[in-house]
Amino acid sequence: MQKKIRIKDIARLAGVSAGTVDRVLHNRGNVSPKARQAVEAVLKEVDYKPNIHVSALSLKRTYKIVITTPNISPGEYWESIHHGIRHAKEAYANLKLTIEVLTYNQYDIFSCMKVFRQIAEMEMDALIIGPTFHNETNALCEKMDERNIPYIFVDSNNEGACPLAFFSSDHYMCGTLMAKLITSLIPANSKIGILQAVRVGNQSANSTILRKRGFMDYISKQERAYQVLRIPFSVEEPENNETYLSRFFTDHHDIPGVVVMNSRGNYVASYLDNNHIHDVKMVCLDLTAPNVEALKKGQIDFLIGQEPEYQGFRAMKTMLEYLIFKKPVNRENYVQLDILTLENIGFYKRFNNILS
Amino acid sequence: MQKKIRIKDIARLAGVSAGTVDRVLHNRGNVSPKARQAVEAVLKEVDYKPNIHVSALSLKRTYKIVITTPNISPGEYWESIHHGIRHAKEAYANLKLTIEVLTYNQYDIFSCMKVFRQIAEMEMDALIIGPTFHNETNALCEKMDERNIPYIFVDSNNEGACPLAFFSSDHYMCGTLMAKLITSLIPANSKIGILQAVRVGNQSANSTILRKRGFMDYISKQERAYQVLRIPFSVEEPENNETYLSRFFTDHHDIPGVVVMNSRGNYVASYLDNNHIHDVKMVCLDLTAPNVEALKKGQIDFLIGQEPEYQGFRAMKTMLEYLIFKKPVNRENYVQLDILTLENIGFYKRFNNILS
DNA sequence: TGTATTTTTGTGTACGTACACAAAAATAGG
DNA sequence: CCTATTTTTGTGTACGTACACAAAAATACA
Repeated sequence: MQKKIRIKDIARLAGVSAGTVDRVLHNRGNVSPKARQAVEAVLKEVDYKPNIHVSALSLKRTYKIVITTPNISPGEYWESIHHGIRHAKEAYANLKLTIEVLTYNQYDIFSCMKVFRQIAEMEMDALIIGPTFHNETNALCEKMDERNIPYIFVDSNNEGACPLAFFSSDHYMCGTLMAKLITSLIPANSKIGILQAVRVGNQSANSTILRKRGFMDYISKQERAYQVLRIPFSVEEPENNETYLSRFFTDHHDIPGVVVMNSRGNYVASYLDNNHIHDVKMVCLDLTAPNVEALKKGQIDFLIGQEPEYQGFRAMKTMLEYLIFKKPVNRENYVQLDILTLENIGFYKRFNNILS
Repeated sequence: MQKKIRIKDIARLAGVSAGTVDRVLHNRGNVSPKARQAVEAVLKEVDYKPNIHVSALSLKRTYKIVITTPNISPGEYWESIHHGIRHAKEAYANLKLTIEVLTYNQYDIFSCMKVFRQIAEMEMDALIIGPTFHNETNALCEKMDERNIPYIFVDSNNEGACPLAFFSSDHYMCGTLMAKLITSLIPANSKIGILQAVRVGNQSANSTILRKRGFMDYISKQERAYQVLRIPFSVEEPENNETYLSRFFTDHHDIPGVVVMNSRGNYVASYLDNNHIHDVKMVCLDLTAPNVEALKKGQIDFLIGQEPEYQGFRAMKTMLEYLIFKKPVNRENYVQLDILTLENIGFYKRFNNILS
């Protein structure tokens, strides 16, 4: 096992000084063709990997990164993403790094437009976006493209934009997986209730629609015929949901399984529990605090996790390494779809472990 | 947000030099009570976190760590653990670190004894053990205790030893989870085939036995009565297995589900496939290459993953941070039990991502 | 050819920590 | 009180990288 190669070693091998190697590595110019060639020849031979922690240590300039996502509520999905972002920042503690967070109301397109307009004018080195409204996001991205500011998506990709990368679960496959799980829990040829929030003013393809498509495609490919029934639900006007659910479960008192395609599964679980409706199998989404509680109580049977902390962590880490070390970036990054049950939920605290 | 506090800052606040702070931090002695008190007072006030990458950079001494596990085969469980260990080493690239790997035949107690005797005499700073034979492992650990050499277990804890820590899945809960999954796939009150390798010469509790117990406890708590049938199988004498399996599935041609409690699930899957026996649901263990292949082909329905890379990674990382930075250690560390299906297996390449 | 200007190159310092070594202070022994 | 010894303290250097600045070489122009 050979020793790690340093800038000084490259300099010696190329017959130049460390300063020249540094100039070649960072494309700072002011290098004679001869010297550049000599250094590049050595670089081709050896596997030089800069020590990124030392780099960060000696880095003089400061970076500013802006984060914009839907508003954050404690214990919910978007908080986990921000958690991951903060952890990545801590992993590069040496860096002089400023982070500015601007959130918007994901159910109010005007709130989003206002925040995005503000961001479009801000000074920054990079942007991380949790997209919700398709067109508004693309409008912001266009402005960033003009200004040559790199951006990365978390949670979903936004078709039409040119991000440096995105970190997201495969929403279509998520729907397929939910279909597989619910059909393994309920009798053949039975009814399935499906809850899928539709966002007002956002007609375009979003994660929920992709999930639904994955779900329906799986169901239709099965030999057994299931009857999929939509459960009315509104995130914007929660006061109506009690009525919606009550009406649905009265009409379909024999329904054996329910799938919730957004993170509000706990809402249905509580309704069923409060009304002493048991024996309804549930497959839900996201490890929000109330969902995890419902899983632990046995109200939810399978919960799908989308690694939000990890998404945030990787997005930030990727952005930093791109900005500072010009590290090449993978554009498409799909995270795990974790299947959680009462039995294995207790061991899922990965993020607390990784970076503590 | 306040700036990061450095040794120099502590020195200034305590009215001493950086050298004295260093001596207090590392317990190097030669500090007057007055100076020690002053420094400790400041340390109590501020939240000093040493920059571990810089520490490693300026560390003079070299460390030697010995690893012992069962032999490594490509694409199998123990290779993944070693993979994780190597990645942790790379994360501390600054460190002058020597690793020596000594493996033994996990089906041959004499091989284990021989290797462990050798290890007992070796010079080292720390030891990482993948235990198989209970008593032999404890004998080695006693010697390590005498010599004051810290050791960490991966894969399982070994009752009776005093490790610095262990990284393992909860084998009992793993069995419970497998029971939950197989019963969700097969009709009520049916037969279940269970394959569980018993290791010759190792009568004591090991992971497989714990899994079996978790499995049986879950089954017996169910309202539905399942008939659990043991499938004969021998890892040591694989030439007999064809006969064993053939006899079993002839006797029980109507069996709807099989659970494999070791990592050889693919063996049964292949047997069933070769003999055109379909409609047998399978729940198996470990993301070995052949198991993953069988899952992707649809021969296995659920595969349980035990995060072997992560176990190895964390064991090594924990040991290094303990040795060098005296970082306090959590003794009990249970990893995730990942549930894999055809649908979500494609996204499980976490380790490649984390540290690339 | 000589001087001014530009380009190229090498050297030195900072970052935060560990540790060696020298300097200073405290203590012991006569 | 003086010297020898021990204890305590401060200073300087190394680690690998980024970058500022000075030195050297090359080029331009009269």
